[in-house]
Amino acid sequence: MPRPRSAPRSSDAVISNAEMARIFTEIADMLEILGEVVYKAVAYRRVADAVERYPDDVAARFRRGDPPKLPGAGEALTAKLAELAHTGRLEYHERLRTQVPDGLLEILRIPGIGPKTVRLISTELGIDSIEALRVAAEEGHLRVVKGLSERTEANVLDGIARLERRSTRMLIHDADALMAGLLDRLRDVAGVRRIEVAGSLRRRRATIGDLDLLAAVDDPTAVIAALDGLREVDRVVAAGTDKSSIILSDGPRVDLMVCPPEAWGTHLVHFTGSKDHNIALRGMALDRGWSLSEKGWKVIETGELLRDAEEADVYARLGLPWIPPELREGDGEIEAALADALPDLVTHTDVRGDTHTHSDWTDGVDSIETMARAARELGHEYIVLTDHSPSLGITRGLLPERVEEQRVEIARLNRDLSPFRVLHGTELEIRADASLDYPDELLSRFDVVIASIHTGRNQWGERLTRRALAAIENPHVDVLAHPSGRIVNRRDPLPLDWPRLFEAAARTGTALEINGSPRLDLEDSLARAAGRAGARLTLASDAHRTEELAQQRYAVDIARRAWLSADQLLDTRDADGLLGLLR
DNA sequence: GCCGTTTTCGGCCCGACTGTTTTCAGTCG
Repeated sequence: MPRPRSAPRSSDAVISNAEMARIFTEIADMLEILGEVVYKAVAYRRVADAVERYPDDVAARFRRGDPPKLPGAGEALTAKLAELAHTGRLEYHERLRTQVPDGLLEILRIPGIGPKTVRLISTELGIDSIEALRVAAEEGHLRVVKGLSERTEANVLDGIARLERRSTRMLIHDADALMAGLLDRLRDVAGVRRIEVAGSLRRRRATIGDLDLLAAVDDPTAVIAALDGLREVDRVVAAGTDKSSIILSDGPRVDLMVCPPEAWGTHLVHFTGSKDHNIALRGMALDRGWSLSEKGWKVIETGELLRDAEEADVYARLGLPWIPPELREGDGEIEAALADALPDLVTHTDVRGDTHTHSDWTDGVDSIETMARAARELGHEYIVLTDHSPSLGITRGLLPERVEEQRVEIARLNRDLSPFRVLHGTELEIRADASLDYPDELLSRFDVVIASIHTGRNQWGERLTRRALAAIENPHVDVLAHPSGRIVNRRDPLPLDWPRLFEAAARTGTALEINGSPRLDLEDSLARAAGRAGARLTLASDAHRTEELAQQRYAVDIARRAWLSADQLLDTRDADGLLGLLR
């Protein structure tokens, strides 16, 4: 597969964080294939992660002479980042590329094939592409190499098939639904004392690779047999006494780990991750003379094993408070816990309303009343109805006279539904020329105005940022909705100047939305940066039908991953409190 | 390649599972 090498679009073209991270990751892959000491590759990967997560434009910071301090980037790697930032290229990377054929990097992506095997088949058989590897495996040529066998050939062919099937990471919405079904059928299996989600799904990441489950059992055989016997199982990948992995017929891999109830705490910490978080905990353990693993704490001097039945006990041994899974990304949570400075995270029960909903007046499915009654069922005190403005033609946006009719309808509903309230809002299009879709006079008569960019997404340079700023600075605009414009796995975020947007939002009081639909926008790292900058945020479902109102929970998940507390969020206020903040 | 309230050199998290290893390496999470 050819790797996209996007041409610079203009003379001031930047290199994105994602592209810098990709190049560093590729260097790490090549170093491993070349047989370099593994810690070199580890160092490149660590910095790649840090760059990818960094909430500001790393290259721009270098060019401004204000390079960010990235963990794990010492003298050599900082110099390489600087070269990339200034030229968009890296001589070291290009030199490695001449030594490692593209095809070998692709082979490395095949599950079960690591750098050692890539090196082996390359040097012994001259294989340099997935296609050549496939042919060699089919024709039985791999087994002649010492260390490979007929079994390896079958695994290679199977791995290639899986690679071709596996597209992208699953959206958390879909992972939740699959996991709920699994839990339903495993919870009541004989001998299961406790069973819980682990891994990135428990940390509530936006996208999920594998589904991880942990079960505390008296006897592991029954629950492992139950998992292997589920109707959807395509095949069993691994089956041991402590864990089992299956592949569901509709895609994802499920890893089930089992443990004795008395070691539940260390197991749950271990399998919840993240890897970086666990590494930090183990480092702290070593400082105290313990080797920490999922099994427990091994006292290094005596070999004695200490076990913990609860997660809180695990953290307590290190002098830490329990850390919410959403924060366990190795991104400052340990330091905050040590300083007793963990945030008081917003919870799902803090939510009192929903600031972004649609009805059948524009592109929604259900009537305003149906949406309102469904929201009340969910426990909300209000919704803000934000149907579209006219220039977004595809949604049948409302002309001013229809806005007036909708206001009358909402007033009638509010008499019936009281004390529940429908606030009259609009999702206002920010046009390509940065003008807004309704005149100020009309905007002033809405309860809440949320503004967003749907069209003219391909503009270069500063223009997109200026459009977003125009909305933020307008005194009638209360919220910038789905600010980055991304849709997970479908649409990339807009290249906006985030620090300027956050500064303007904080200064003007215009809130930034966290959208719980499959957009998941703002994403967690940007939402965290916005909160740090002093901006307020909202938790929106962007529901176009009643069932989608529940999507707001994913906005809450993002807010928690962004270290936000209830007082930084608008939807945690009652209706009058919300309106008071927007005056 | 990074990094240091024990260290500027010698470490760098830990264990399960798989395959073909007859005592362990590779891969993965």
